[in-house]
Amino acid sequence: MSHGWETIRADVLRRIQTREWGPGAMIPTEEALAQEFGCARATVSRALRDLAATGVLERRRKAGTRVAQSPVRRATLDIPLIRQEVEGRGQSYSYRLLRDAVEMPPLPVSLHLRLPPEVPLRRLICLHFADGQPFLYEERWLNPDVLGVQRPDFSVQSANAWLVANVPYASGDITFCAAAATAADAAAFAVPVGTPLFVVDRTTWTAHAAITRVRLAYAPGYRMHTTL
Amino acid sequence: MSHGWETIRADVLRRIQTREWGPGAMIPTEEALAQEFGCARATVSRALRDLAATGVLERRRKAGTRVAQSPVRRATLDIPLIRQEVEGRGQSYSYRLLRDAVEMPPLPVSLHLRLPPEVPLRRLICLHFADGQPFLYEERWLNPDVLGVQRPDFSVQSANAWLVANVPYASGDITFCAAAATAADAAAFAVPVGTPLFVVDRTTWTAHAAITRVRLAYAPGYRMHTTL
DNA sequence: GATCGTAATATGTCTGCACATAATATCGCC
DNA sequence: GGCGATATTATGTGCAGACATATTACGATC
Repeated sequence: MSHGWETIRADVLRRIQTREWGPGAMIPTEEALAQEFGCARATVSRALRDLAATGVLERRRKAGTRVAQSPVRRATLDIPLIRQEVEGRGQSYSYRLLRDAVEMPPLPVSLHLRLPPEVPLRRLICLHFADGQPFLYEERWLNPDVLGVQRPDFSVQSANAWLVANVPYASGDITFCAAAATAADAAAFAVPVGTPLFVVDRTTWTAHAAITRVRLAYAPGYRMHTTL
Repeated sequence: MSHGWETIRADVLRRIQTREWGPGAMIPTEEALAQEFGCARATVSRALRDLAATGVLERRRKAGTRVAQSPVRRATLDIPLIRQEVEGRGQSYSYRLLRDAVEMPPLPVSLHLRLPPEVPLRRLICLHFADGQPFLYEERWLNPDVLGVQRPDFSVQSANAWLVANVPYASGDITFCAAAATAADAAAFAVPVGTPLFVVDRTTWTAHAAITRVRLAYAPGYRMHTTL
């Protein structure tokens, strides 16, 4: 009743959690709530918009606002640069380029990047260290077109760092999975082949062209963390 | 110049991506931008707030707005109910309760739930199936206090589904990792011990009390996916 | 020169109003 | 009854103005 859209958001959320407004139920209009809370419609709108963004409410013009049927937990996870992730743990970061060549990518890579199979790509393999210990093994396929006239030296700066700083991205996708260490992974981390590794596959595009596809294999025991 | 806060957001983002405003650089005030775009300050504010929410901008009162130094990719991932995840793939969902008992939790579980070590918890173990195949092996520690007077039958409804529908949550955390299949995991999925599994550990609290801690081991080959 | 209080300032929020837009509900017509 | 044009309605967006709040910058004082 007092002040602030966050107050209203909290109160609406409370009514949802106490089942005063059950899943799928319609809630009053912004106008009605504004009157009840004694504030402007815009303030209520702000609160409801925020709850809709977190998946608690579903809103449609004219139809009104209803409590989401299925309370999907929506977590946001930050994906920092490797360097920052390492240094954020108070460890020293270093990096080594293991391979840099132009090769024909395997078919699945071409397909996923939506490129014709006959287009050769730049292939980079590198290893990131935390306090001198192998932390992340990176295998990257890079569309040479995005490099333009520049010739970045990837033995000094990681491809990811260069890309983030130089290539605007438009969209991308990420998958996370558990995979058995390949021979290359095993060599990088000095563990047996088959050791469970946390693996991230990331692909990014500009508006029209593929940029890169990268497989990141984290050292055994790596945990990705976030809060709800 | 024309219409909509999304237009302004797009244009600001363009200037950031083209390095017209480089990382760490201050950008003009809302007032100045409003004048430039020929709109109200509120409209600019909306656009900039949105970019700040996605991590592209950093804003502080009086200090102004600056381009984020380190472009942290921020991905939002939806964590649906298991049933929905399975049915969303067009597979049939089923579920079996393997164990339901009140036991003393191991110390790490008590600590992480911020409960005294001498408090016994309800321990549930169950298996979720997709098209009859084991999909997810779940080991859960549940604070009996949250059940209140109700006596839900977890042999019919999964604990997660019941909790989502009946217990308002306040906060929680999640970790993702790759783990070697334990003996129990291996038995559930009929794979060798040591097989890499994608494992999620989730803990949730109400405002004051711990609710539950659960370890979810996904069937081999599971991939979690999201878009940027 | 260092410190503390004060003024200046950019963002954060709220209000009240207006119009746009999408989706639904209704009514007239066949 | 079925169908399509039209009215209705809740949300989405925008504007202009005001005040709140957190910081920073500055200036006075010791």
